[in-house]
Order: sequence, then structure tokens, then C-alpha cells
Amino acid sequence: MRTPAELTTAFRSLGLKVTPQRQLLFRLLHDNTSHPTAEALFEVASAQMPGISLRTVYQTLTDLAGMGELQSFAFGGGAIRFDPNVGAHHHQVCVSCDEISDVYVDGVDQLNVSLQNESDAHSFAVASTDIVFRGRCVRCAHTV
Amino acid sequence: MRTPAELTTAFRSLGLKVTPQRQLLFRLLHDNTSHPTAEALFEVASAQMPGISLRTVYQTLTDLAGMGELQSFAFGGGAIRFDPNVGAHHHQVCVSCDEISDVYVDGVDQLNVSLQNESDAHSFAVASTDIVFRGRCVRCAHTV
DNA sequence: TTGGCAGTTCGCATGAGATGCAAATAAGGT
DNA sequence: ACCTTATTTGCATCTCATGCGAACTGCCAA
Repeated sequence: MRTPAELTTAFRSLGLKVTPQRQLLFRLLHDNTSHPTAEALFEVASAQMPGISLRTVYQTLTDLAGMGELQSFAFGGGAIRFDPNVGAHHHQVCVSCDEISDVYVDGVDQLNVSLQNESDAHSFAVASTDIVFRGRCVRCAHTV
Repeated sequence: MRTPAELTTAFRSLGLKVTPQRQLLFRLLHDNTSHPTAEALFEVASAQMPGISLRTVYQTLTDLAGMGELQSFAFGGGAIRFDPNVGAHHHQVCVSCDEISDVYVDGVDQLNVSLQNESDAHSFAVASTDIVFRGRCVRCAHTV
């Protein structure tokens, strides 16, 4: 995701308005590596701007995702997670505490994919590949 | 997932009862490669057994998943998908029609994972790896 | 600086997916 | 056949997310 200043320009040039609510969310999301849910972001935003609406948080997240500034993922945990890191990366999810970390993976292009019906193997046009590693993070590995 | 006959034995030996509803679901799930949602399965089951409850479908799916006879996945599309294929495999999802296919992937163990903070790289104990390829299936590639 | 159009915010209603609960029912060992 | 215990079912409830409209405000234009 771009910086709050860059997003301000980008929003204006699209005819979108830059409100205090949006500026706050720009700041809260920039360099945020916690993969927050909409509700989690709403909690943090509310602390700094009492009265901000959950509806507005959803609205802005949707806008940012639509502009390609955010990625969203449905891990098993119910709510959708948002990620301002839109570069090529994958995820590591702790099955114990649900912590999500970005990971960088080499060798994705070397994966050899096959179907049971081999003839169909090359008929699927892959646009993107998402890899999720599930396991236990350092903290949770200790406290089993 | 094991065969309906094997599941019948397995359920009884766990003190669980084998009802007509469960037998129907065993049959509908066995060798099912459509990755159905609970609702989808309920529709099919209702056709053969009018009056069966959606609640019962959820219940049985949860039981089977708990026994390791089913895997469940949250793809982006809202509802959870169930998969009677519990072997090592991954998935291919059509972004256009939401069709999901099982795929077999070679080279997963050769993936080289790194974090931004390299020192943490080996501290995560990976228990499983899920790979999702997103793109267009044969049918949808034609009809863009 | 001010006016006003168009995009926003916010709260409430609504919808989808999933689970809790309790009464009625049925499986299956004895 | 009987009786204990698991199951089914329908309804209520919960979470996550989005639709909608009235009130509001950013920001361009005059």
C-alpha cells in the first residue's frame, strides 16, 4: 500500500474525497503487518476517533482493495484479513494463536502441477498462486 | 473418506449411531469431487430424502471432519467447502465460475521460505502447506 | 470567500453462513 | 421388546458483511 500522502493524491485524482476518517485508516494501515480484520481495525480507529463507524471502515477497506492497495484473504478464522503488502508473498498462520506472518517463497515457479486426468493438466490458466503454511509460531511452540 | 460401509463400522465403534440421514450423506460424499458447501449438499440430500434438516447436514459434516474423514476449506466465496479427499493434494479455483479441482503438486518440499527478519525463518514449525492456484478453467477461458 | 454538487459517513435493517439449545424421536445393545 | 443414549429437527441466536437513505462535508468553481 502506498503512503498516506500518495493515497491522498490518488483518491483525489479518482474523484474520491479525502476525509479525516480515511486519513486515519491510511495511517493505521500503512506498514501494518498484523493482517487485521475490519473489526480489529475499527477498534484501533475508535480509540483515536471516537464515533467513527464500522460501516465506514468496511467502506474504506473495500475501496482500497478495489484500487489494489490492499489484498484480502479468507483464512479459516471467520473474518476476512486485510494486508497492505501487495507484493508477491505468501503466509504463515499459527494454528494456535491465529497470528499471520508474511513469508517470501522461492521455487513457486518450479512447482509441478498435475491432475488425476493428465490431459486437463495444462488447460487451467493460473493467474496467481497462494500458499499458506500452517503450524505453530515460536511462542506457541513453547507453551504447548 | 472411507466407503459408506467402512464408515458405518467406524461410527458404531465410536458409539455413534448410523441413521438413514447419515447413510445418505456418506453416499453423497463418497468419491464426491465437487467440493460442496453444506447448503449444496443439503439441496442434493433433500431431493432424495425430503424433510432432512440442514442442521443435520452441518452436524454430520462436522462429525466427519472431526474424525478426519473430510477436509474443510475457506476459499473466498463465503461458505466453507468440504472435500472427502484427505490425501496430500492442493486446489485449483476458477475465479469466474468458482469451480474447484484437486491438483497434485510436486516440489512442495523444495520451496524455500524466508521472512523479512531472517533470524525468525526457522522458528515456525510448519505442520501443513496449502496451495491454491487461482485462474480460469477451460470453459471460462473461452467465454471471457 | 462562499455556494453548491457529489461523494461520504453513519446507523439501522437485512442477508448469508453457521452454531446453540431443547423437545421429540430413533438406533441398537441387552 | 425395552430402555438408555445418541440424533434429528426447528427455532433462536451469533458473527461477519452489505444495502439503503438521511444528514453531512470535502473540495471545486465562481
